[in-house]
Amino acid sequence: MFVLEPQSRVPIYEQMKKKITELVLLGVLLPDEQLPSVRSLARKLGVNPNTVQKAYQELEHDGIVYSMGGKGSFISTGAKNNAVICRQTRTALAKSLQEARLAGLVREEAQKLLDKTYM
Amino acid sequence: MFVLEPQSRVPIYEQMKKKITELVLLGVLLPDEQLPSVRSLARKLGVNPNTVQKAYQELEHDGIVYSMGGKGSFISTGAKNNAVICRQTRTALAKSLQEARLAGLVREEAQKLLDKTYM
DNA sequence: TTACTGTATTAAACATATTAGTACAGTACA
DNA sequence: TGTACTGTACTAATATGTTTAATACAGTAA
Repeated sequence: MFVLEPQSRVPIYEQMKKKITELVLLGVLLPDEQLPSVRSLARKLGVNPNTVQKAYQELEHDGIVYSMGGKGSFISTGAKNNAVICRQTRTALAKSLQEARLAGLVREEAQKLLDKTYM
Repeated sequence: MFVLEPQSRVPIYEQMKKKITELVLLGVLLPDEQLPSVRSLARKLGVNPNTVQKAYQELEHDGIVYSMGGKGSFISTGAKNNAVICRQTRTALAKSLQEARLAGLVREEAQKLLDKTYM
């Protein structure tokens, strides 16, 4: 499904949240599609079930995932056009642009990066 | 000089590195200007001297600061056009653009943010 | 000499993430 | 009904990294 970086400074559950979100945005995971169970994904990734549960719960809080006790966890209907994600990435981009400008990146360079991204 | 967020998840010494770097980029701290001593800054910010020392040492490693035993710590000559900072911010911007596009941000919106940044 | 400066080191305290183990209730299916 | 799944909850132990605390040493400057 995806790979983790255990030695990274970002927590495992955060990495999982990000990976799953990316799979949703890429259209790999579709609405109402069932995710691996907490225990099976934990076994597969070699982590503790509690860690997976934490990731799933936070994703549920963000509206990316919904869980049904006894049945499983699934991708939310509007996950791909999620308001939280949109706001977060937009804010992050604005901040990144500000920092880049502050660091001396000229407009032409920034424009080049944008063009390259949307080519 | 600047304010810290003790409850933040990013370490204090990382916050200090970022703040000092920003002051350099803004031209508030100039080349060869002396920084507060490890002990005085620690007292002022209410943190441990070791924490300040760690920040200074990493800034020295990145070429933003140079230290002279017994004299003090100072801003490096080429700190404002630092290669490390330039590379880091450029990479961060590229990544941020990719994520924003993946999250569904259309080119026009990204362009607006860029224009707003460089207006 | 005195009072600064940076640097180094060790140990303790603290916060957080992660693991381990257990338990309970709901669902699906034979 | 029984079995094996599912999510959820909880406590305790462990690991890791940050921060603090307390020293110590050497160089600088008045």
